[in-house]
Amino acid sequence: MTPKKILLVEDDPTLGFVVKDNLIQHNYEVQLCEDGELALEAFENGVFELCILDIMLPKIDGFAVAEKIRSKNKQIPIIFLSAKSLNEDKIAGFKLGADDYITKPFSMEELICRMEVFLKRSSANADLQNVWEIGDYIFNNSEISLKYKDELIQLTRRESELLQFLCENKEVVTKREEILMKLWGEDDYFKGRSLDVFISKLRKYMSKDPKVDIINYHGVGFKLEIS
Amino acid sequence: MTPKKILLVEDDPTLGFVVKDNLIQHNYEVQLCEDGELALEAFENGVFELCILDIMLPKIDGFAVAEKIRSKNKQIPIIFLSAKSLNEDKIAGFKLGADDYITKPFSMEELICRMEVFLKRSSANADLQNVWEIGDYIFNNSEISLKYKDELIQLTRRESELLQFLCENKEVVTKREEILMKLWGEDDYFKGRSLDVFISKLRKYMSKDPKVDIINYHGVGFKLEIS
DNA sequence: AAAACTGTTAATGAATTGTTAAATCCATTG
DNA sequence: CAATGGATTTAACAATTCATTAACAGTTTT
Repeated sequence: MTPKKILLVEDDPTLGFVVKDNLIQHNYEVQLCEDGELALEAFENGVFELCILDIMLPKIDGFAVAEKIRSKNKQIPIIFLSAKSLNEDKIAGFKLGADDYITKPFSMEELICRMEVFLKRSSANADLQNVWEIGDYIFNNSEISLKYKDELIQLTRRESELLQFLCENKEVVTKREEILMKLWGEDDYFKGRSLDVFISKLRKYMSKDPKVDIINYHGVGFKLEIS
Repeated sequence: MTPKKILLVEDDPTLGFVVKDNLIQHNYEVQLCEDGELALEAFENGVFELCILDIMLPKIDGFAVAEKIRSKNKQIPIIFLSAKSLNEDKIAGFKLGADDYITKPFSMEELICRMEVFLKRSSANADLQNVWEIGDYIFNNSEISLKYKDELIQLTRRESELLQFLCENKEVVTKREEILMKLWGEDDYFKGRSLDVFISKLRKYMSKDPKVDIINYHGVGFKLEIS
């Protein structure tokens, strides 16, 4: 996975360095700018996925930077950092389209959590969970296996892919078409029949726990239900 | 503009009342629940645009509620309230898909600002609504279901498609021809009769709430009316 | 009053799905 | 390079579901 590019604007060199370093540790790519002017220049000349702005900056303050950035890009998440915890500031920030606001001192953990919230939604970023609890079964998609109590069922590639997809959409009706396009790359009669065959197999594997059900919605798709 | 519905879950009656009242002042519609169980029930039986969850709740805690809500709805913004400012809590919350986190005590201004950030973006991409309130019924077009109080009616594909179309044109007369072309792809005598059959079925399903009516305009089309 | 349109129920039959087995594909090995 | 064996796809057939058609009654328009 390629690291996400972050624009960090912080005039305090010590804090700037600490945050930058920390983010790099967490596999982000960081461009640190010392003032608002440099920040805007950097924004023009790079592709970033998220901005972290200190409010108190020399030359152009954080709010003004945010306003400029927003005018160029309505989507990019902006997080403000500030020593002030004044309400007026917070409000002004949000009005300009800031997405979050963290008061100093803050922990890196907190910052990263907040960043992840936005990054998760901005890119349809499927962070890959690969072990699932399905009723009394444990499905491990990296080992391609399904466990029931002591019993181990070795799945095949397709079986595992399909079960993964159903788990990602647990308790939700997933359209046949969607499954087919995602796993088979095309939606025709035969791929559809193949899907039915695999559904049938998964049902058989998971028949030991009556709480688990793959329900068909006629003409629409399937739902993995755990009652 | 119709007020946005907020699900507020707070066990402290005083705080709950204050927040609810304040939000109503700001033209929100608020359903206040005292515990996690009631909250999940309410979520199943209503259409909300944003959730505010206290973390410390009797019966089911806020995180568990969030997890359930997320499994049903990947989009809806969730804001946590908490007296604790412990880091572990924050992290756990964000991981479950919370969108924001406010520590008590907080100002209503701040809460509302944060709410607006999320509501603004969600309304920006509200192209595909698929849960509708139809009088006392809840129609869920992705689950292909119609709920009336505790009762669940499983719809068929066509029934669901038609009801979706009527919902999109609620309170407006939709021409037969338009429905037929959109759903059947052609407008002939038999497709028309088919449409009438489905209208009849939908009327029967929704006969329990006298406020809901599908009205025929002779020679023209139908209107879904909620009085 | 006739013609056209709509409401409703039931029957019919086409489409979809469940399941098992056979055919095909494909990577690996002797 | 042929043989093997496992995995996936296709085939075949049974079972099910639901959209359509039919039939008839009621309503509105001309």
